[in-house]
Amino acid sequence: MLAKTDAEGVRAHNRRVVIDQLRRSSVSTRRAVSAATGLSVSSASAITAALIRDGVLIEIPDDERGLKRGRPERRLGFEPSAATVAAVKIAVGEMAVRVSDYAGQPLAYVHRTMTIADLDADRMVAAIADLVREAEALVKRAGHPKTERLTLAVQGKTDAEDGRIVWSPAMKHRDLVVGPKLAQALGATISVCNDCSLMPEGVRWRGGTNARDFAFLFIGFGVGMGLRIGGRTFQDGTNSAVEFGHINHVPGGAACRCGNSGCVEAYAGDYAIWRRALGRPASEIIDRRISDAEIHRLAEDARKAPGDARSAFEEAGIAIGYGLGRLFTIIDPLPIIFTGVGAHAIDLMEPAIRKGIAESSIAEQGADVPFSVEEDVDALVFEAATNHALAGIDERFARSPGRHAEAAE
Amino acid sequence: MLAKTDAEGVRAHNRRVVIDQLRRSSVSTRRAVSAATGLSVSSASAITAALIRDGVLIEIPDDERGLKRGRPERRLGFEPSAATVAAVKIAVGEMAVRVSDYAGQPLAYVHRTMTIADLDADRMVAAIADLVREAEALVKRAGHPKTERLTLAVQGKTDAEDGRIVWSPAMKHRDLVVGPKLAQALGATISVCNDCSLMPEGVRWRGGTNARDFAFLFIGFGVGMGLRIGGRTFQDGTNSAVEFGHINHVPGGAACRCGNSGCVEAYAGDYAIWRRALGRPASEIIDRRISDAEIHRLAEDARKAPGDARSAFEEAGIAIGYGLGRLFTIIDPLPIIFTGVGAHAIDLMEPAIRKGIAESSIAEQGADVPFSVEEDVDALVFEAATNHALAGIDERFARSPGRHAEAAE
DNA sequence: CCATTTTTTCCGAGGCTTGGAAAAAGTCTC
DNA sequence: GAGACTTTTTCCAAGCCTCGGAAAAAATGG
Repeated sequence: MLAKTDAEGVRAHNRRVVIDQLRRSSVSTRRAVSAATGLSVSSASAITAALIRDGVLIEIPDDERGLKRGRPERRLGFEPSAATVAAVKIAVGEMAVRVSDYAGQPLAYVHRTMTIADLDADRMVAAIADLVREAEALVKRAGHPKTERLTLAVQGKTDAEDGRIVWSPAMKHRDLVVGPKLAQALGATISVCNDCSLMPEGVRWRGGTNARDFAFLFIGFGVGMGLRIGGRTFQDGTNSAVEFGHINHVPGGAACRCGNSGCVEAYAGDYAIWRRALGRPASEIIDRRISDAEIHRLAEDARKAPGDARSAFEEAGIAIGYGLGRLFTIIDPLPIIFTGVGAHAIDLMEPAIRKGIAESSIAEQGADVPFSVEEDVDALVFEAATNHALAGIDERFARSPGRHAEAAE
Repeated sequence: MLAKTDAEGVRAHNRRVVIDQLRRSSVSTRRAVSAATGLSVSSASAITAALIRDGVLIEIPDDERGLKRGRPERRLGFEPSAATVAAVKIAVGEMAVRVSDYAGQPLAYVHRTMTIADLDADRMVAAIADLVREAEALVKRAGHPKTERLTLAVQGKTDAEDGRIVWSPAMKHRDLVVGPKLAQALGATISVCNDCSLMPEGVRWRGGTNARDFAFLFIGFGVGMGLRIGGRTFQDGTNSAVEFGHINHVPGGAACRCGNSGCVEAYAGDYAIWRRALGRPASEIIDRRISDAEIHRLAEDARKAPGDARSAFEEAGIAIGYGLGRLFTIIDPLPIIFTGVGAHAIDLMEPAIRKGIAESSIAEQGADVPFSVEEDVDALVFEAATNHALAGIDERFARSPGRHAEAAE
């Protein structure tokens, strides 16, 4: 059902447009905003004026005076203290938080190595709240407000609506409902998201990646995917992650850590590559964590000479290729950005991946999609979770009363 | 990039809202429109008045006078002669068109049995144009305008942007660009769509199917899918069809008509069921068209006693189940509506389908999604293509000048 | 010190929605 | 059959928001 709109809707929408534009080019002038958005200069001025009055934007004093003639432009930017957001990342054996101001600048970072596999919902909430409070304590002095939104990025399947971690390879317990309790403990709005699904948000306002459609493909502890289709992050906000690693590759195939068999991950996850390279049986379930160093070493071996190590990467590539080929049968082929430790061995896998796509898609479609690599997956996830939280704040400010209600005070 | 909006945008949007509401409950009053849309009675009245002036809506004389007190309501409906649309369906050995008025009522139907496999782009355009003109001739007397939009539903892969049939099992030639030439020949806007992708449009304004997410799964000559996700038809308007039938099931498996091997269709398409039931080798490529009667007969055999026929349907079910399981690993599980000749044998396949889903998805997720059957697939496709074309007209009317420009004349 | 240039603000006009009043067009009751 | 009552629809002034153009502001150049 379509919803009606009115003058208020127009204002909210155009505030959104202005805020969105400023996110893209973080410092801008009223005139530039007008040009970029299509709004008249008058409107751009009126809207930014209201946003400044609302404490959302500030005028940034121009440090280096330009040599230009004419009235000097007043540069606009986000008021850093307008809100505080937190990005929490939970992975096997570790938990970390990055607290950022409304301009997106990191204010504090706290990382903790800890056993999280045994935590139940209550202790998980306590641990996260503790971590966030520690980071907030570092921020307090700078006069920033309390954290208003927190985005939790976890491996595994999540349910955004309930704030639930359905299952995660990092935890023994299932169906951990952490959202509501964490919200109460911290007085913040909580989003529980799959880390890979979130990745496209990491480049949301980044100038470079302007492609409307692309996918992040994470290869590491597991194999995950984040999709951007039609300029929006796919299924963001629903309970669904694109569980690329668990698309079935071969019926009744190698043992996967998820309990099933034949998943892509059971061939392309770090443990699967390790298992194959060491000649272990495909039915063996690998419980231990494979370090990045071990994978790097296997990759070196594979580059030196043919053998089990090289075969391991090739078979991983085939599995990924078939997964992509199957995906490309459902959605149009799109560029792939590899990340995670496996991305560093992309040279070993690329031919097999392209071969796998060619064999499993219609008329070899998608076998020639561009590949690229995003090196720092940790930074990407923090960036993504932060952007996700900031987007929520932006939306609140876009809808907030503005000039009229202000005048009524 | 978000686009700004203004008063004109508000008007267009609210016109859209009103038109959309009327599509849902095809006869309504100004008051009912107001209640359903959230617009004030004044606005609903003003907007409908403008739409009546623009020739989009009409007041329908109330035949049976209600027994109610008060000023009698004036019922609103679409002006049938506001526009004419055509839905063309091309399948193996046949071509049919249904011309409808703006209220969605069919005005003419022309069906032709003909060889289309050999047609090149020019002859295809000529054949379609001829068919549509024949149907238009039947309509002319009734005083309806020329066909303004035409939606072409074909089996196979299409490219909506170029108006191209990339490939179709019904045709020998590839890359038939028919859109532009057909547009010129008929003076209409042409959309070239995959028939299955279009299916969810068939229930677009149907009250019953209010589920935001569901999938049509066609089993017949081929195996195809139409997805509705988040209340919108998936990838409608791009060149992508959800080629469910060509998701790889088993690497190096049975021969598929698409030239690849191991596709779902190579197990679940009518020719694959026939091939397996008759004990033919899986590598044999079946060129002939299997009639619905033959499939019905095989289904009867399968119901009577175990044997090749029963195994054929079971193996088809497994392939479909694995395809769905793989799909449900990428998107959330959703209800499935089966259609096509295979839907009549759903009783033979359902257990295998659910087993296949359970084996190929994480934690058996989606193995319990509701199944249902849509009997008349032809009617569904015509309805879908008609609705698709009507939606285009609706959009034009929503954007059209309205009262102000009208006054300027 | 004044002309020029560029950015920003101010102001009236126009369009759209809204709530309330008025009009319209029936049924019901006496 | 006339007036009361009820319900739908239309009319109107008010409020917002955007827009275009004029005016103001704040610098540089000569």
